[in-house]
Amino acid sequence: MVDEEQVKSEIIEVAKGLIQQFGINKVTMKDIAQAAGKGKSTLYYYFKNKEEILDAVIEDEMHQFYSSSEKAVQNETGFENKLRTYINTKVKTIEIKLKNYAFLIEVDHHYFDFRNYFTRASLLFNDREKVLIESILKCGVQTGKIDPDKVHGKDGFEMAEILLIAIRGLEMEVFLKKKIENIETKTDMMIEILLNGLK
Amino acid sequence: MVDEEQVKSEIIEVAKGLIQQFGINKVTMKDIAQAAGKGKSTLYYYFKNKEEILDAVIEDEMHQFYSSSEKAVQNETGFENKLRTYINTKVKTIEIKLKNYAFLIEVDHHYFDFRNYFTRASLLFNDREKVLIESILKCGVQTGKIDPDKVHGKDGFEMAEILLIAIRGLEMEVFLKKKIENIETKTDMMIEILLNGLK
DNA sequence: TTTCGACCCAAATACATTTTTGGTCTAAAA
DNA sequence: TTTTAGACCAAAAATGTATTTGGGTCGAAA
Repeated sequence: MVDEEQVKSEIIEVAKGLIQQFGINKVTMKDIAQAAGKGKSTLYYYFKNKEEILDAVIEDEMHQFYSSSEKAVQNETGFENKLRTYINTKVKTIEIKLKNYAFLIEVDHHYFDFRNYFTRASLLFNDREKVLIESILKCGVQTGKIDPDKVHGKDGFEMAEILLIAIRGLEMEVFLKKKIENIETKTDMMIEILLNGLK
Repeated sequence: MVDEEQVKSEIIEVAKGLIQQFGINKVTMKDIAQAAGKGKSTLYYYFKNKEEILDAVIEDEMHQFYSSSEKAVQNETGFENKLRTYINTKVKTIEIKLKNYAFLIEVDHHYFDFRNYFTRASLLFNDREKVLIESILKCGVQTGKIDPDKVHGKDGFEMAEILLIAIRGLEMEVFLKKKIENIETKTDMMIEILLNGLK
């Protein structure tokens, strides 16, 4: 009796490594099986099909991506610090991931396209990210740094959504330019506006 | 003797129409020539090659796109109005353009991809858009609505760039979701933050 | 319960052939 | 001189066919 989850995540890791090396549409089920030291059909015991493996890899990557900023924010105290850490961690994580998949993005235009990524990001993780931003805002309200009335706008709308949209713009900037000039000055300026704007 | 610029823009318009109808990689030089009521080689009298025509079409579209918000802003008075008009016009123009090219975007994934568009947009039109935002900010400074010191950040950095980044996020949101819910409430909230944040 | 090799078939690839299309050139019309 | 069209060419794209690859199933065995 083996730990199913253990084996599954092992396969996912192996697949991830291959994808980073060779690009997502070069990797075959045979490749994954061999690299995992298993028979091809064994993979089908753990996963329904190839898509499920690939999805799991992407999901896993994105999970890591988001949880890294979540953790960083939790370890920080104070509204301003949390906000600054949130944005900075995010930018840095994107830069790292871009390096890991640099090959992919250059060569393999088709699969890993931009739209795909951002569509997926906004569909799957918007809510999760909104929760994080809300927790930061909450901290700001508790410490009296920001006005509670401004967190929940009219029509019961969430300020977190607006911040998320603005931050997606920053994300995109990093994505496109790879190395954003004076990123820290820019985040500082953004944070200053937010601090005053939400006061 | 005919007006060269006139003929050129005629050809561009014809090409644009065909592209909107059939998608950019179905349109041939013969198609364009026929639709323009001219011989194929005539096109080469006005343009160096096909790429130049296609580029001209895209340039033209983007020019329209940006000038529509520029005009709208110029016709408005007062910082707050200008800012609101700028964002709203932009969102509306994107929605319209998306409709025109809906077919393209659905079917012709390859060419009109997201990354392409945004890369091009940021390379070619960032400066132009920055100028527009700067003019809005200037108006805000003159009417005492915002603090001059905040327009030019430390290191001689421009606040306009930060706003542009945030607005690109909004653009992307419209792009991806097509119909953004409560867009006006959202822009209002964004503007409110900016008004207070830059005061 | 878990693994594997053999097997199947749809999809991708490779290759040769034909057609289309971008681009040139020359001559004639305006 | 400016502008246009038709014939022409080479390169690219489309087409058709043969071949291989790769996703997915199955039964047997560990």
